[in-house]
Amino acid sequence: MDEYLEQSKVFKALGDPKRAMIVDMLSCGELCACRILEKFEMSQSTLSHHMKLLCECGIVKGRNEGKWTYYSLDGETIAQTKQFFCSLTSDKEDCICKEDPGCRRGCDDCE
Amino acid sequence: MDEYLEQSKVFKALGDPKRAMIVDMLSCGELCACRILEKFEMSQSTLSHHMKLLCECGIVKGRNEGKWTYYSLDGETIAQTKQFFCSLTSDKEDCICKEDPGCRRGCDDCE
DNA sequence: ATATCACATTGACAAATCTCGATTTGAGGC
DNA sequence: GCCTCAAATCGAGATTTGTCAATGTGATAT
Repeated sequence: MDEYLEQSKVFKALGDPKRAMIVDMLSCGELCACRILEKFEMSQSTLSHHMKLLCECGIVKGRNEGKWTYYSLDGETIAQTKQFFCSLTSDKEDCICKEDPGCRRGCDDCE
Repeated sequence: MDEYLEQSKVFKALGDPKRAMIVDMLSCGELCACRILEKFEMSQSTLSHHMKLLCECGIVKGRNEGKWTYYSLDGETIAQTKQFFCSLTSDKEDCICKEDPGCRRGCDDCE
């Protein structure tokens, strides 16, 4: 069940509204940290922390150029996450609960 | 910027791997709490807490029948969340940063 | 009516998270 | 070299989260 841990990191990252906004900003193209910072009322260190989380889960990539760091979205992780979300929320043959047929019993059979 | 707060609650809920697994289980159909509990090594009160979070963000609905509670996914919230995710991660005309054309300036113009 | 079962709520605690100011690192420019 | 700027890292604080045992609640069974 390690895949859940890995994949849910992206959701955890997007679970903070400010980080969701940052991803929204980056969807139009690459931005350097200083530009993102201008848009938010937060300290530079706080933004750096958020960017680190976004990078660690894979949805954002950082690129250094001189003293600046440019951030952009990672299309592959995004596609993968969308796929994971769809898999989580749609019926499927290899659903967790189908490993055990008993899972689908009604509650009246509880013991 | 309140929409981000509201929508990111679903991501926050899915940000816990156990809750992601619960959603996965529910994707095959309605289940009562006792069935879900069987699948996890957690106390009943902990599961109840997770179910509450999942319901509060809207992705799961609860239905009482006698002494049992049946949980199922909410298709509308799921569709909406998928839409939100796509909107966050794809270029668009009404992106946050396009409200301010300066946002797209290069970093060399920083002051 | 009382005992039991399914689930929710409460209170408590440890661990994780968000935030900041201060410091460090690394790249340019003088 | 030394200074400045962009960004990362390092404490440290307050808040939130995940978890459990204990208790409460409401329905069913005896």
